[in-house]
Amino acid sequence: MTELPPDLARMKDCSQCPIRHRAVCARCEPDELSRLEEIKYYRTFEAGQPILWAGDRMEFVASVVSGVAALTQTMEDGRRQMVGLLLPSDFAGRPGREIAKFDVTAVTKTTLCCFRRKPFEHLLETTPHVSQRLLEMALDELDAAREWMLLLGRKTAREKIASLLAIIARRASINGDTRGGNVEIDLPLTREAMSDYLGLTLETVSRQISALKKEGVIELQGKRRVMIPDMRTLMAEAGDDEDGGALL
Amino acid sequence: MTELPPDLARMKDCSQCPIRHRAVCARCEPDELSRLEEIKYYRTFEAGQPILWAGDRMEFVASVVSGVAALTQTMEDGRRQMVGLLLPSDFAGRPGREIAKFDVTAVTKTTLCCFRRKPFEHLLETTPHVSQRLLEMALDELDAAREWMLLLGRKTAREKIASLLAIIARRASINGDTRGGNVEIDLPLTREAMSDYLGLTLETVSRQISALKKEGVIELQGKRRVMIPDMRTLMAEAGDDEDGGALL
DNA sequence: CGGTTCCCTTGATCCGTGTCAAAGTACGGA
DNA sequence: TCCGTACTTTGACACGGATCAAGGGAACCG
Repeated sequence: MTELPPDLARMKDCSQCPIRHRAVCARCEPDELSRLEEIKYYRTFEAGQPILWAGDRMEFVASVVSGVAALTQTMEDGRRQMVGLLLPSDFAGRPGREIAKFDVTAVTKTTLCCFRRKPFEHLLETTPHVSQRLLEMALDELDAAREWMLLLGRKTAREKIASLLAIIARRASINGDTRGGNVEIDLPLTREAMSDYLGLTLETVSRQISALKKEGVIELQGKRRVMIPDMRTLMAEAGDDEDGGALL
Repeated sequence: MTELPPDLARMKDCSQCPIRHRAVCARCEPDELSRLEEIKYYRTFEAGQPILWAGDRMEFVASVVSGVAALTQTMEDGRRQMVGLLLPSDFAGRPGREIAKFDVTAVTKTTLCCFRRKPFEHLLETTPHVSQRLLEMALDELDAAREWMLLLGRKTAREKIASLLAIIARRASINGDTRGGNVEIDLPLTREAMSDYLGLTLETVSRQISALKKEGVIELQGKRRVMIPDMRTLMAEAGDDEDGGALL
């Protein structure tokens, strides 16, 4: 339950956390940080491992330290749609909610910095800047969800793939300087996870990636490593009118 | 700019507002209410009228008093996707954002209670419970957006229509007692707006509605009025595993 | 009253993506 | 090394929804 990954065990408080818990630490006073310390613990999940099922009681909210996790929804007959992609520094869990509404799964090996939910909610009520920060993050996610809705509702398979690659390239590059030259990215997702993200089948994902490769829009180095010779052509394929937005 | 619809002109403060501005008034002290009074004004838009274009400067955030408005995104070639449906008591606009990211349009004649953005943001920073309330609302919208993503990515045309009808029935009925018997709803949306919502063409929307009618799942009284003999069969058609969620 | 406009319905056909099937590839364990 | 498993690629075909096209009905207005 309270496993400490070796490289995290030495961290004394949130301010030393590699991602600084975007959500909660940015402007915390020392006494607030120490209150965070009391209610936090780390957990690590292997790739493919479920973190939480919809309907489960939520004991914690969490900040992703490393790895990739996904929020998904599944229909009775098995149709599945990813509705959230959690990358390092993203926040998971809804304060005030007892019962999980979505499945949460580790896509790659994932480490979470968890905060016990009840005391975290109390902190939220008594520390204005935390709820303000959380509001900002929720609104960012909402923007991302809305871009995603355009993708799901109106884009072609080819545009969906190009959009996803652009999104990952944008998030993966430390700074936002992905516009010009060539970029290399590691795909943290299997073809199946990509299909869940994009509302496609994995066969269609595979076919479209092959097509983009054949036409020189991307180059594959192994199944999971992608080189993008020219970011602009990829963006053009994505069909975004602006320069891509911040789709998560 | 500061038009006062006759039936609203007599309202002295937010606490008399028909919807009580879910976002901001629930727990306001008298002096906070008076600060809200100073920065608010009403605006009314005719059906079809644009409220704001993506890229416009946002002078206000607003609460929907009456009518229906929509957030939409449009691609260069004209493909359009609705990404938000604003019903009375919903909040529009993002505090902290200068430039609108989505188009906002009045679907029916709509009255907004607007708050000048800058002073509203100041209020937000100095009044913790307002940002807490806004956080709750943002998280509700995020949940709705995620249900919507499942709809867009994985549901069939028929399921999409049934889901939309269920959503509107749920929101339209004052209390949530829509589960059992027959329900009548006014469709505030044209076929085209429905198609924008659902990621379909208007022809497909029309065909599926006709099909549901022929099979007795719904009955039409005019184009815009729908009677649902049995809410449960409709929900079954919608393909939701639970009892429908709160999809906005 | 007829004409115009807007919205809706229905039909015929086409195409993109899903479905089903089979083979290829990488990786870890015995 | 060989096998088993998980993931990916590719092919053939089917089908749902898009597209193109025509026409109906109601509201509004001269």
